[in-house]
Amino acid sequence: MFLTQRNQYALRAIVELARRVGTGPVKVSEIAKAQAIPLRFLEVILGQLKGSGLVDAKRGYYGGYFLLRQPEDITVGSIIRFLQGDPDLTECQSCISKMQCPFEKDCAFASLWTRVNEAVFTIFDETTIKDLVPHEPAARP
Amino acid sequence: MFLTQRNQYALRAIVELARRVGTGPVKVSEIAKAQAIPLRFLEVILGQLKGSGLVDAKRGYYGGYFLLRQPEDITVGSIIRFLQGDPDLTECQSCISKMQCPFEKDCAFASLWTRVNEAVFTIFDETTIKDLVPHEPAARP
DNA sequence: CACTTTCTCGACTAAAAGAGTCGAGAAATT
DNA sequence: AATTTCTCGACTCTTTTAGTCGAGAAAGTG
Repeated sequence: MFLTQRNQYALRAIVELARRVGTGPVKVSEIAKAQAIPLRFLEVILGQLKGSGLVDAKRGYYGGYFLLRQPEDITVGSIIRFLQGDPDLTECQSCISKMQCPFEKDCAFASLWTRVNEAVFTIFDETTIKDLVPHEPAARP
Repeated sequence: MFLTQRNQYALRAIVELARRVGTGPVKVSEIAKAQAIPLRFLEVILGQLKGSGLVDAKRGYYGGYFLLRQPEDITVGSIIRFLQGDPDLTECQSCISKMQCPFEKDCAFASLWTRVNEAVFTIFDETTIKDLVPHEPAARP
């Protein structure tokens, strides 16, 4: 509905890293398995995510990916904003329309799209990765 | 960001019809011109919209499209819901993921997507077509 | 009636976005 | 030296979206 499959994978990968904070670098293959993401595709996605400054990686035998911040300090909003890249300023931001909007300032929809966008990002910005990490049911004794 | 070009065209077409309520059927070509929408594409879109029960058309010399309800009785939400069609129940509704979600009930994202969706449709359902019709600046005497 | 206008219907093409794959190379570790 | 695992760019396949087109059917005109 709102995010591409790819961006959902990115989010899930970060959640998986959050689940394993404290256990050292996590291999791409482990994340892929845990989150049911195609391995080679996930490599690409994690490579991109390094550019966000939220995660980093180490190579070699004990290599893998890890978070650079605490899960509670990473908001969903910041991730999505990074993944979506800078908005292209040559196109109308309130419409989705590429090309110059034929209505400029008088576009009746501008306020609507703006409000929707704000509503969505309010939620995204309030939600941290920690909120998305499943609470393990404490193992029975 | 949220709607395809096509669905924005649909919305704009309906707004255009609302602007002209009371002046009889409006030709596709007029709508296309007023809203800068490719004519043949708009024909397709309006044809689809007839299925919603919100608009109808009449052929021939004085033909054209017209609204079946008052602009204030048509919400943006109802239009978008119609345009998006019935959700495919074979795929996970809270994720966007096609195919069955590998996490079923325990999907940490379900609540997030649901809340975002509700936030968006709350706005869409509160907004009527009347709200989107530009207020003409009263012509100077 | 013939003629014009305008919607109607389905098929069709083209372009863009999205999803996913692959091979070869470079750092860590043993 | 051998193995492991990330890294990088290019590449393919599929799906979605955008937009076009021709022929036909209803409605009005004269």
